[in-house]
Amino acid sequence: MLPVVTPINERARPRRRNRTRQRQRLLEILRSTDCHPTAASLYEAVRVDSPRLSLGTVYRNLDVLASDGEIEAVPCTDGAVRYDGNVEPHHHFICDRCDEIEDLELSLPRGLAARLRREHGLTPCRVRIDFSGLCRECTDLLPNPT
Amino acid sequence: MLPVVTPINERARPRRRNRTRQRQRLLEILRSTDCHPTAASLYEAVRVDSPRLSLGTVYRNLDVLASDGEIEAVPCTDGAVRYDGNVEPHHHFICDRCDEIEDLELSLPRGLAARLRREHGLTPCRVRIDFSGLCRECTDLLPNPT
DNA sequence: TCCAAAAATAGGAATAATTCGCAAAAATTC
DNA sequence: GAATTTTTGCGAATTATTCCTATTTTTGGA
Repeated sequence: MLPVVTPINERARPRRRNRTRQRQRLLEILRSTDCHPTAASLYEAVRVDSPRLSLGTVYRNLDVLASDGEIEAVPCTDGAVRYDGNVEPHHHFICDRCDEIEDLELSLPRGLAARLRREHGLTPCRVRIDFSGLCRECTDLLPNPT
Repeated sequence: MLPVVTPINERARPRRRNRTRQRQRLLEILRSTDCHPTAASLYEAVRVDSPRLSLGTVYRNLDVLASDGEIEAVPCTDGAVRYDGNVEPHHHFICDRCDEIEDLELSLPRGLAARLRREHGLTPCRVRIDFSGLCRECTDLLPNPT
C-alpha cells in the first residue's frame, strides 16, 4: 500500500547539494553532446580522466541530476535508460535499427494538458513523445522499394 | 558495427509458431485487463493455474507476442517494462505517484508522420506519447491548494 | 493413430543493470 | 581549520533479463 501523498511543505526537504567534481563532470559531458548516453558509457567517459570514479556514483548522480531537473532520463523501447542533457521541451526519435536517439524540436498541439485535466481528470506534468522507426542513415540502408 | 539492414524478403522468415497453452494464457490475461502488468506479475498470475510455468517462458513469450504485434511493451520512466494487451493505436498516462498506467484514447494531429519524413528525413513506424503526472486518485490525495 | 521434425518448455545458471551499506574522503559552514 | 553534512568508492546484494540444454509438446504427414 502506498503512503498518502506527503504534504508539500514536508517533502523534498531542500537538502543542500555539494558541488562535486564527479557530478559536475557528468553534467558537462551530457551538456556537450547530442548523444543520449547510457549510465555505463558515461562511466567509461568519466573514467578516462578519473579512473577512481565508481559506477554507483554515476547512478547516484544521474538520479540526483534528473530529480533536480538538470538532465532527463529517457527510457527506451528495449528497456534501456539513456540520459539527455537537453532539458528544453523537446521529443525524441529513436531508431529501430541502430538505437540512436535524435532530438526533435516539434511544435505540439497547445491545450493538450488542459484538455486532459478537463476531460480525463488527469494532471499531466510531463509529456513525452517518442517516435520510433528508421533514422535517416538507416532509411538509406534499406533496399530500394521497387 | 551493425550489420547492413537485411533485405525485406530474407528477414522475418515466417517461422511456424506453435500454439502453446502458456503463450495463449499470457495473451488471454493481457487482453482481459486494463492494467499494464510487468513480466513478474504475469508470471505470478499464470502460476496460480500452472505452477510449473517458468519465468524464462514468460519473458520469451512476451517477446514473441510483442514482435508478432499481439501485445505492446511499454517502457516506463523508472526503467520498468510493462505490457499492454491493447494494440489499438492509443497512448498512455503514467502516474508519478502510484505508477499506474492508464490508456488514453486521444486524437492526435494527423500528418505528423508525413511531416517528419518531409522535414527531418525520418521514417516513423510508431509514435508513443506518454503523459505523466498524477492520476485522478492521486490528484485527489493531494493537500488542497489554498 | 503413430512418427518424425520443429518449436517450446522447465529449470537453473549466467549476465546485466541497478541499488545498498558503510567507512573514508570531500565540501561547506562558521 | 574544526565540526557538520554530503558524497564518494568499494564491494556486496538485488533485480531484471537472457541463455543453455535436456525434455516435452505441438504439428503435419504417412
